[in-house]
Amino acid sequence: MSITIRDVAQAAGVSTATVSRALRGLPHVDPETRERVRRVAAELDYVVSPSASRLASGRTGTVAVITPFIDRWFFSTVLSGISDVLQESDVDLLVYEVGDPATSPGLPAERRLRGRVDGVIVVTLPTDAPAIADMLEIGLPTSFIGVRWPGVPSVCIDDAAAGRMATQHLINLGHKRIGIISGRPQASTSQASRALGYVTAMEGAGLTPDPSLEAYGYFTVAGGESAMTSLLSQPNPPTAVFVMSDDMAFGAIRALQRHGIRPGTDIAIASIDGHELAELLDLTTVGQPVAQMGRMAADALLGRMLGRETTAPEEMTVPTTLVVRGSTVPVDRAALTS
Amino acid sequence: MSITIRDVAQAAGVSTATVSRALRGLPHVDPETRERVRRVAAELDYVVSPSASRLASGRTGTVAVITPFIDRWFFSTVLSGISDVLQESDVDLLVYEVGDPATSPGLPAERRLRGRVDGVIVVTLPTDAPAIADMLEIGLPTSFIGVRWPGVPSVCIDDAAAGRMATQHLINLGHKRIGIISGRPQASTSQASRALGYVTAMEGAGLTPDPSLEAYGYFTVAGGESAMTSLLSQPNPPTAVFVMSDDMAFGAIRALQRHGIRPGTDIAIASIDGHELAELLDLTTVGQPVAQMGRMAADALLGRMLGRETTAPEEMTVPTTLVVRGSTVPVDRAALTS
DNA sequence: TTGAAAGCGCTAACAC
DNA sequence: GTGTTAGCGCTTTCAA
Repeated sequence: MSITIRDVAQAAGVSTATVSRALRGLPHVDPETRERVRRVAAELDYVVSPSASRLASGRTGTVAVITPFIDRWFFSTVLSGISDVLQESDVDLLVYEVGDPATSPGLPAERRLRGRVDGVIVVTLPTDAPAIADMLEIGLPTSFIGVRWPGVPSVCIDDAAAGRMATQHLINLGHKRIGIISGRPQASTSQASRALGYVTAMEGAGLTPDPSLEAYGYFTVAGGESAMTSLLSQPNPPTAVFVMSDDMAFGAIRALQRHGIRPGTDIAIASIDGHELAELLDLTTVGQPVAQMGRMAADALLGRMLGRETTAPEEMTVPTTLVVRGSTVPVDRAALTS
Repeated sequence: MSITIRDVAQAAGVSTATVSRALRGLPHVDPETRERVRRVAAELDYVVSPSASRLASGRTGTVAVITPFIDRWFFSTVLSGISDVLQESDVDLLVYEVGDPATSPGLPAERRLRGRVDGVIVVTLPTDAPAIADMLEIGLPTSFIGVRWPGVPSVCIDDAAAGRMATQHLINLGHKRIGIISGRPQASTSQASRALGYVTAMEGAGLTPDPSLEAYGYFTVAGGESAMTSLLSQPNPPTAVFVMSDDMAFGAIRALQRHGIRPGTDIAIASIDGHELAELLDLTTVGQPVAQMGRMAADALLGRMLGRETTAPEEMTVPTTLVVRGSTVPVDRAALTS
């Protein structure tokens, strides 16, 4: 039915082995033969059967990305970075969207991965996910984004530093009652580190974090909005809030708007992410190079897969940058304007 | 090395054929035998080799999504919807990010798809893409989102109606000088329809679209910003603008802010999309059910793949809804406030 | 209901 | 440099 390597071999007057070698660019093929095989293959519009090739070689030329979400800025941006790199190397990208690990069953059974891909990239799942261990057990080359795991290459930002940077910025502006909007009570390591950065900065300035000034936004816009709303209902609301993600900060800003409170002028907001639309909303944020993180993880994985990378697994840390915008203005100036 | 169907067969005291039948739930297997095979397979932690299964059966259990971008709201939302449906049916999702069709080479050669997937979903590529025809030629079940193609199931909004709705809304508000921010000069069908809707609404109200009030935003925030900026530099700028996408509208709003012009109050903006953050930016927009469009396309494709769907290829049209927000206020009220 | 056996189309030793 | 050949692990007739 469809045209196979045998047809090409026959038409070119060589064996299938030679066709295979010629087409894959392997050495030990007469240049002339190679050329002829190529021409014949093109004429016949021959395409290797991936299934057959995989079965025979044991390689799939495919990488799976396991991510909680596809349709959120951070994740889609990471995915896009990964896609860039894989495409260059002609590796296929399989996406498994596993949902919020806090509420969903979790990773696709490692059984699903076995034999299907040559490598896996895992994007920010909570370290405690037992499924991660399962997955690593099948011995597939793996690379993490946003999570550290012994023996596995990973790319992260310095979450503690990012949290500290944002909080310190608020402190430098003169704020003392600084609230915090976290993700969820049951923290991931990344979230815990951001919280630690907040505490460190506060204590370094001689300030004591007020537990009543912490709220949870579950990393969503809606969550950030209700978190901010609850902070505003405190008897003594904060004058500034460190928010762990831009999406939640967007929600927080909306809450402020709804209450007729001007972000920056009345209550300062600083967060982490560097979301595309942060500039639009005039949000001060600690930017992370998200697409690049995806690219780096993919590069590291390809290295592992191809057996280059003679070095030990790397824990890569990418730099973050504080981008100051209108959501944080000095209290003095705020006082003047208000 | 890894455990195969033969190991299971041996351990269960049956042939490999029976194991295959039993495990796949095929009929003509004694319930007792099936149970035994299942138990043994589980004990041995057996997983079928996808490559072998594919080679033997000719089915891949995989669907490819071809999309210009992953990291933009519309596309990641569509992807997520698709992923939902595929996951339910245990079908793998392969993603090909092909880049802006206007500037990039285009579709992955159909050669890349052949034998690799059982079906393809194509997301909003310009109809003229010659590669589309190539792709269809290999006879893979296909389903389109945002594009119509004869004989292929597709899910679209009524672009003309959406453009008309947004423009009519501006007209109803009392605007007469209504500008338009389009995608690009070389229009896709979808873009052309939106433009048609704009023109129809204008003419229906006895207004003549002013060519100097059209600008191109290339469907990006930055593009929308510069398009709006150029409209503002007109000797006689518009009092309202119909923008073809929310992203561009965001940029337009930023341009207004930069010029000290209040969206809604000074210049009205209405667009199409229903972006997650439109509410935040108080943007009036004609919402489309994006995730659902992805789900519908995936459903239609699965139907085709499984050979159900006895009906003719369907052209599905999903409804849009105008969501009125602060970026469009009646001119009277605008006059009062300004 | 079950088994035997012939492939699916390719890769990779190994021999020449 | 090229050909021969033995699988890769499964599915699927066809018989039994």
